[in-house]
Amino acid sequence: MLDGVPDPTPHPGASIAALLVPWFAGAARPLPWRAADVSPWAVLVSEFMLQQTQVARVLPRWQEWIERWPRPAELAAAPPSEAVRAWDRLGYPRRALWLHEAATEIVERHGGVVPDDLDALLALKGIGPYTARAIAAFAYGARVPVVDTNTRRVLARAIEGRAEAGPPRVVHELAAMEAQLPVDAGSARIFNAAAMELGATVCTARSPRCEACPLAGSCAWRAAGYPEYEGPRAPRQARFAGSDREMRGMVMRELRGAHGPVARAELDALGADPERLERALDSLAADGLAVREAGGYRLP
DNA sequence: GAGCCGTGGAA
DNA sequence: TTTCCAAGGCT
Repeated sequence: MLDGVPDPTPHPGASIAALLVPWFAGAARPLPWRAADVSPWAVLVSEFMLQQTQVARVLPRWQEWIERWPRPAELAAAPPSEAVRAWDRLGYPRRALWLHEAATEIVERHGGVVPDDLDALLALKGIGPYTARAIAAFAYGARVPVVDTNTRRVLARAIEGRAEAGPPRVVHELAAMEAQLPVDAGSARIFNAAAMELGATVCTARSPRCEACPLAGSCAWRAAGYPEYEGPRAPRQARFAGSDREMRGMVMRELRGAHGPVARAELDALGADPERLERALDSLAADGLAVREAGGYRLP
């Protein structure tokens, strides 16, 4: 642009942190794990629960968990079965087992303190690239890019002008977020949270509320006239009704509700196809979520 | 690296 | 009703 000549057009690809950080101050939902006095452990628990699970469903379970197990050592001292029960119906119950295992590893290898180092976090069970970065950034204030499904969509739209992010390109997306990240660590932390918040509440997958978006004036997707997504799509998930996943869920509900072993006859009484039940029990046993014993099946 | 892993809300 | 999607990670 020429000196002194204001650019009247939108700015595709323009820096978005300067817009998102102030927006977040007024628009952020008051989520309890964002409070200033929340421990890194409490942040870690929230991140496990939030994997593929909506905020509204996590809120009550998170409150219970941190009151009951306020530090890693307390969860590690409890039997895994209690973690699985307290997980209730959050889904993907392996996460409860992994969280219990991570707590044990934190006690044994890190003196009961959640590590602040990316590699140490990645070495913990159930912690992958997203969660490790989220804990480093949100619990410890590290200046690292955090990229989740919301951030991927925001970057794809605002910067690349595409409707959807498409298949993950981890290296590219981390670099893109890094390029937008404010130099100051405190602002970087807010920006990471703000990008996720925008994707969750405004720049949503289905019906984006562009009229309420702080990036509307500089959004590349909007400037291009909202072109439809052309790239490859993820394969559709298998139908849930009648699936092994559904069967696993039914079995886990029975095991959580019982306080001793559940007899095989009670599981048969669920009325499922015997082969389907057998596959579910085998896979649950392989995952460590169900233990076979003489009286039937129980939680670990 | 593709397939798999729960549950519930919204369109 | 069906389908999509949700603060991913493991094998």
